[in-house]
Amino acid sequence: MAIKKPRAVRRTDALSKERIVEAAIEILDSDGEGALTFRTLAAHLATGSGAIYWHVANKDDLLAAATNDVIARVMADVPGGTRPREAIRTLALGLFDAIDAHPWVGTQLSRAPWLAAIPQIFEGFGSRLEGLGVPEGAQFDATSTLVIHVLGVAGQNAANARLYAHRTDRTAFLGEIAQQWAQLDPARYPFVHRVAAQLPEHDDREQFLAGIDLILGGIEAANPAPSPRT
Amino acid sequence: MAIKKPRAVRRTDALSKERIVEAAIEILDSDGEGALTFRTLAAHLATGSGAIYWHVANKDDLLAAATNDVIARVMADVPGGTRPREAIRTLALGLFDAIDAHPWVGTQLSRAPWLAAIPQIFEGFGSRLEGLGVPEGAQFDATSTLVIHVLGVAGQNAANARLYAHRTDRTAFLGEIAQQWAQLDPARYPFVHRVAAQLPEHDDREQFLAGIDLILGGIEAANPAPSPRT
DNA sequence: GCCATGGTGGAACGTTGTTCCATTCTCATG
DNA sequence: CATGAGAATGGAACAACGTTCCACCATGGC
Repeated sequence: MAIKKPRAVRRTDALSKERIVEAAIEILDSDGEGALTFRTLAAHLATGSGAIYWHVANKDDLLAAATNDVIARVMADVPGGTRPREAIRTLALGLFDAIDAHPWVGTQLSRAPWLAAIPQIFEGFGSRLEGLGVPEGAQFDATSTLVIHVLGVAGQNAANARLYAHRTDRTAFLGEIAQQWAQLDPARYPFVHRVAAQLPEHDDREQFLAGIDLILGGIEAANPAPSPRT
Repeated sequence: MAIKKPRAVRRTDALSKERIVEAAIEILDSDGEGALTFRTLAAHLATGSGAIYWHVANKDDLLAAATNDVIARVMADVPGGTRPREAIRTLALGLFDAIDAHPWVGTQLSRAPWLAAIPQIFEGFGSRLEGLGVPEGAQFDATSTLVIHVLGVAGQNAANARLYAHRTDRTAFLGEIAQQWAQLDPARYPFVHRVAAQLPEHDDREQFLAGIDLILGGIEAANPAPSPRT
């Protein structure tokens, strides 16, 4: 004879994919990617895991939705009217800052390549390349190189964030790495030795932008702009 | 009263970190990253998981060792004597091919930034930059851009491999993506529409190399080589 | 008033990384 | 040769996770 289980009162505020994604983003932002489980999420929403699965196919689906959310906000916020080269740099920095603020987005972007967020990023860079005078045949490679740079930095940033999640001091952390690099055989790793000293004090954001500028320089060098008077 | 458990005969061939890593690489290569668990590994080595933990700290440690193994082989195999620009392209292609052959290496590289493999890659690119006439102050940024490109493509490739692990036809798979892209609003995604057609037939390896060339072009444009006669 | 259907919550399952521990082997030392 | 300490082994057990399952509830159309 089954005992009637006392049921918790039904929630008044309806569950929805939006609310679930929102809660997931909160958890990811405040407690890190490791903290998001269907149990913590259910607790946060005061429900059970089964209810969540009614709105969301699985964890990948949830993470994809959360990532798209963040990226879509960035793409909407980036001002578009400026000159093409500036627009590309602004877009790149906007993406960097968003990923820096939400490291888990970096993990997602470098894990799920055909996310709905990707064409948005592609469009953002690619459409502005025309203004730089890049011929159509060269646009695909140029755009993909820019996108790869963003995704590459995103992945590395997220991995870093995972590593010094508990530490307070970023410089000290990089100092430890630099020390490891400095202990490698100087005969075989002369360059690494020279660079190790710059490691603790270098600025990820500036280095990211320097990369974007190098790529833009390469694009312009490969596709010399048509002179304005021809 | 504890029953004496009949013990399996002790292995004759000694376990060691090298043998464990070797077995892990075999599993990763033949059955994919998802197939490597401590249980499959133990079965493959005809032992228990506890024995493996005697030689290996945890799964991250194991994966790091396996990744370093593969990368060290690549770095050793790349011929070094050629002219700097060619040497950089050769090194980049060597890395690409290795990651293409072992997609799990891509996953690792984009997840664990301060892996022992990274300084090797840094050294490989950085040391050859000198020959291109890049001044010392610009070498860090230039090298990091090249490394990021490799790691970025590595991550995306690994993610792709994860996706069409079961499928046979790569072109058909990319065709599906292209179709999704083609269904986006043409007014908002004009560039993506144009590029979607090139997606199914494009060659990842060539596009990767095109990116390397763009970056190299940018490096050279930013640091004009000293004329041989001055 | 009823009942089909959309939605909920929590127990239960299978798999994973990791820990624990009783056991066995090796080998330096008496 | 005997012995004891430490290295090494193998498998049971644990906790946590993603996911599935199912008994239950609310509500709106008949």
